[in-house]
Amino acid sequence: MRFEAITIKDIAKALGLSTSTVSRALRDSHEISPKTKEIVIKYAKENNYRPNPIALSLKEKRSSSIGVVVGEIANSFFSQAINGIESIAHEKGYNVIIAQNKEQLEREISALQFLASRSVDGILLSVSTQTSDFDHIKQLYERSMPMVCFDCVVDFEGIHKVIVDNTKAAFDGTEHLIKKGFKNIACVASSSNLSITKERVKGYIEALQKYQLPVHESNIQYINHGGVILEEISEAMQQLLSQKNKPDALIVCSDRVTTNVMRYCQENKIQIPDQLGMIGFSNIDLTDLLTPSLSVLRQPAYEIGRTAADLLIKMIESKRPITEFETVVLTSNLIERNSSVPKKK
Amino acid sequence: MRFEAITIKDIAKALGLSTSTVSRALRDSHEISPKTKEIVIKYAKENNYRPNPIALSLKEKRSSSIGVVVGEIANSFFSQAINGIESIAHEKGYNVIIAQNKEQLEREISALQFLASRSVDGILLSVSTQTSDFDHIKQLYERSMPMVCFDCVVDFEGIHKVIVDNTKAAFDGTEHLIKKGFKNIACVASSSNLSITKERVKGYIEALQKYQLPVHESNIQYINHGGVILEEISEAMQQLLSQKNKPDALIVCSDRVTTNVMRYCQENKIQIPDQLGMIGFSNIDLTDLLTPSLSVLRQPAYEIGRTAADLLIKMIESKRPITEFETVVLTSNLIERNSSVPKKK
DNA sequence: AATTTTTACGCAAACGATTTCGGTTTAAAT
DNA sequence: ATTTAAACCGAAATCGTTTGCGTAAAAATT
Repeated sequence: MRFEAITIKDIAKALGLSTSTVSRALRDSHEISPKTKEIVIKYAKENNYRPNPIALSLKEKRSSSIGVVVGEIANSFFSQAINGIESIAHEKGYNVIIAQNKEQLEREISALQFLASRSVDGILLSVSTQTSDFDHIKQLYERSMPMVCFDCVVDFEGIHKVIVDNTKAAFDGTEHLIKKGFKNIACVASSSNLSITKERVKGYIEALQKYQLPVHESNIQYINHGGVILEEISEAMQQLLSQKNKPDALIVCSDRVTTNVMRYCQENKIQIPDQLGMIGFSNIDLTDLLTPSLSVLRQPAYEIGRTAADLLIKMIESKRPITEFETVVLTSNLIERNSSVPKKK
Repeated sequence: MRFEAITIKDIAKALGLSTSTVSRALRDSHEISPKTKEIVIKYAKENNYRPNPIALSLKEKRSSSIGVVVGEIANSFFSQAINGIESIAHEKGYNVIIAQNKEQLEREISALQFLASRSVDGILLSVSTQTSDFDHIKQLYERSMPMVCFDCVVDFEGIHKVIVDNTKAAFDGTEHLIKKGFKNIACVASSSNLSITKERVKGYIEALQKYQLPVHESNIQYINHGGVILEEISEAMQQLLSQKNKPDALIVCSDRVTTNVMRYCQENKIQIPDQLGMIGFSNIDLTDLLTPSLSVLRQPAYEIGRTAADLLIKMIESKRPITEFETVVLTSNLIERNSSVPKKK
């Protein structure tokens, strides 16, 4: 690849033809004689000729690559989503360039700039938990960079979005706990400025209301700094459990928070599900093995990735400008296990 | 980005200058007067000019991107490694293009071809579990594509490699079990053709020998088809446990196999660690929460990624051809938890 | 005042491929 | 015998940028 890098010029020179003839022969143009074609193709094959994609990109003004911006690659949900993205991209001949925002606004801005300046043909984006101002995204988008948001989406219109029905998922999870006999259900959620947080908390509240259970503000805790630090979780949990009217169950509305809540419970010897019922959003592939096995709301991450990539590539390859914007809503999966089912009753 | 895409030509036309002057002004060349520079830079900034990286790539014959080929992105070890790769790449101004081999030789070949034909500046590769013939890699490499192997490496010389000391890791794990009082330790390993498998089994055997324990071939099981199918695991486990001289402990030498062995034990009500002590290679971030918490040999995936990326970029940017090839060996971490410590003794 | 040097800029080629526009044969049709 | 139409191929422009070389004007030196 590096040194050899045979070009059309080399072929032309070697065969005593012009570059245009060689190019046409390789593209099987009708205005090249079969004989010439044969010679050219044979020579090209023997010398392992491959067209330089960069030269093509320059000419065609497209790079056949798409950028993906996620919080962290090393996060089950995102790596599963990237898996889906890659599968579609691979199918359609695109490559995937990844960038992380590390859940920070500045990193998100620089990641987007980086991708845009690398001339990707489009961008798939899940905004960071710190992002509440969408100017940088709007700017890029208005300069007609094809974009599709997934999971953590922006709150303005006119852009394709792929999400899960967070409200329904949280509703289902809460309803599930109610049906299993829990009466006083608390909720631990992610950053309060995230749309997915708002939606999930909404679903939680709606379920309580449907079953005429009281909604206590003090039963809702927001984890605003990502939940990576165990302390943040401890504080929230202590807040919840120190109430006179202790909750008997918990719905955790964030992937990363869920496992740390589990850690907190284990450290503090809180019996699940007897002392505290539990269901949480999680995409980790090991929750079935926990004791008790964890009931989860699992997002179809792979499918989300595939859908988003598909929409994006359609957008990129569309002849006329897109005027209608889809919001694809996938449903998450309630996997009932032991953490939400009291043993003695 | 798409429509606007202001170029040097546009600036030149607008300002009544030549493209060369504009280019030089923007690169702060000494042969452009301060006045002209100022005008050009001001105009460029106002109109948000960004050099077209594709045009640059064509000219400079480099794309400032590196390719990564791994088995599956949605695998803790690999996503952590990619995280490390991305961190270095980002630092040095490269972007990361990912491709998966899905643990299949053909997919590996096509992934490499794809990346090479996309003219990445270099490739980071962890070969698939199915790969035992390295011709496709050699070919690419001999055409002087800079490459660094990590984790699952090729078995020929003359290429940078970043690995963990698998033999020592397995030795340590086995020794740990021995020291905890286990006498008859079995080993479940990945594909027998993988170098990491061979090394790990070697470490296992060496540890047994050091403590003068007998080595039974029947105590070593190879999982040759990836271990994704639970059946494959069941069969191996049954094979081990149906022996008259049942093993009392197990070292699992593959990330993906470990969790499935745990599943098997849970399903078959095998008490860990009392009936069967256990330690396994794993990079999943939840093994501490299992019951019993799982003792693991954890690979420094993030560091592996960083080291490999660093070596690759040094290789890419090196003026003279590389003649000395490093094999960086990192050490894996033995994390002692409950699965390898018998309760009653 | 004449010469040299410096400064500041433009022209054009190059990177690798495609494609438009012609041009020259040769064959077919009139 | 003349016109027409295929068939085949080449020159040159194009994409956006950099850079070697040339040159005019200005400045510095004699």
